[in-house]
Amino acid sequence: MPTITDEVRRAPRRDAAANRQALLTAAAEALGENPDAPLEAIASAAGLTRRALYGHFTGRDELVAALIDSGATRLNLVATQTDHADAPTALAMLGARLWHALGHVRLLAAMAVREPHVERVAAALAPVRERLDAIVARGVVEGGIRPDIAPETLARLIERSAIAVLLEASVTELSDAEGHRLVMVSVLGTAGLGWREAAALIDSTPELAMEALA
Amino acid sequence: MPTITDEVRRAPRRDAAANRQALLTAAAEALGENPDAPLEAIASAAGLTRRALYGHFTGRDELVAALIDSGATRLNLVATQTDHADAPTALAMLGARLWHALGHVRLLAAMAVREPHVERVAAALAPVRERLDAIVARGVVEGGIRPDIAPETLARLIERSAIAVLLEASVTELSDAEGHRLVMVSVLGTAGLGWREAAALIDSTPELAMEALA
DNA sequence: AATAAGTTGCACATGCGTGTGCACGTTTGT
DNA sequence: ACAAACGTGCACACGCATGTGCAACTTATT
Repeated sequence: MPTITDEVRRAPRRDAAANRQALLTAAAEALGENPDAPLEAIASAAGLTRRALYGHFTGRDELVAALIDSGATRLNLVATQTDHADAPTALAMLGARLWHALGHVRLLAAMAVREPHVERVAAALAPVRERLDAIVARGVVEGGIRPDIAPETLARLIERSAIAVLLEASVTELSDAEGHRLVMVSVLGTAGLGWREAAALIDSTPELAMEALA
Repeated sequence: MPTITDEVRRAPRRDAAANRQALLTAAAEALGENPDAPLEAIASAAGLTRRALYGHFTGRDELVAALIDSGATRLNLVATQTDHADAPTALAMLGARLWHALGHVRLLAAMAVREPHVERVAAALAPVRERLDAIVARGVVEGGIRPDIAPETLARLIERSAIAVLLEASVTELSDAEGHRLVMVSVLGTAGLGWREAAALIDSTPELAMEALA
């Protein structure tokens, strides 16, 4: 009993959804490495033809947009679910959880440099940025984070330092554990903590252990 | 009296060299913002036609190559002329002097992400990297730089943290003085110094003053 | 003033990715 | 088994940047 329209329609095929998903996955992978990857490459990586891709998306723009939005949604979720009374700890925690969403970060970072999408990525990632800004601002007031750099600028630098580690991980093969610690340590360094302080903080805070942030 | 060949040739026109230089300058500017800037844009920014560009360079590749090489030469010069007995100081000094070559860094950083040129940039910049690696390695042994990260990895992260500041400067308008200090402070943070240590080091080292590194 | 160097403006070929149309298979739901 | 949903393979048009060829023109050099 069709309810949507008065036209008699049949339920869509199950494999269509699966193929759409395959396209999204393949696209995330391909565009993460090369933001200009041709649709041909994406489609064939998903086991389909370029022509078939147009059955799921109206074109490149829609595909990319979907990818950006879903990736950003994921990261925003991670960010808004992350917090801690101590600002530096919150910062490290945020970095660590982002490490475990490496794939998404890579994609977003790649698209954030391509002219047609800069704006969209920035907009979609606003929540993460707000979280970060809030943590930094709080940390500066409370004294856990360096006050010698304008908070907004510092937030951007911390952001970039986290991304630096995540991208460096694509070159130097880093284990999960190594990456986990490296992001925290690096972010804290940019936030103004000396390396001993950072290490002490991490080692004395069980919430920052990898097991706690799977 | 022609000496080069037995063909009778005339000296090339003076303005040709000037135009070539104008092309290089315009290209550096344009490609620094957008590595894919069409030759048309570059040529017209230099007050010439795209067609005329081919009178100076065999094509895009040669132009880009010339640009990369000259930029890298400049940065390598800066790097090799920079040193200091104290490793952290040397690091800050290197960062600061790179700040004052912002234009070149921007160009190189932009090209370093474009597939056809990654390799060339990396090769051309080898001297800077060696310098940086050496400073970091020394600093780790002597104790001025954090030993909790593999030296090679740390060097790459410091590199990226410096570039982060330089790029951030393109967004947030930073004065010369602000940028100068921000790079140093940021680099030292990544190197493991706490923000108070970094500030103390900078303020107590006259060689790091902006006037000393014009 | 004569001449070569340099520039312009146009035309044209080439390559590459995108987007679309259409006929013909293949798979799935009912 | 039948029809709709989906995929394939091909063709074609379009846009955009690169690279060349060539005649006509301008500018510097001698």
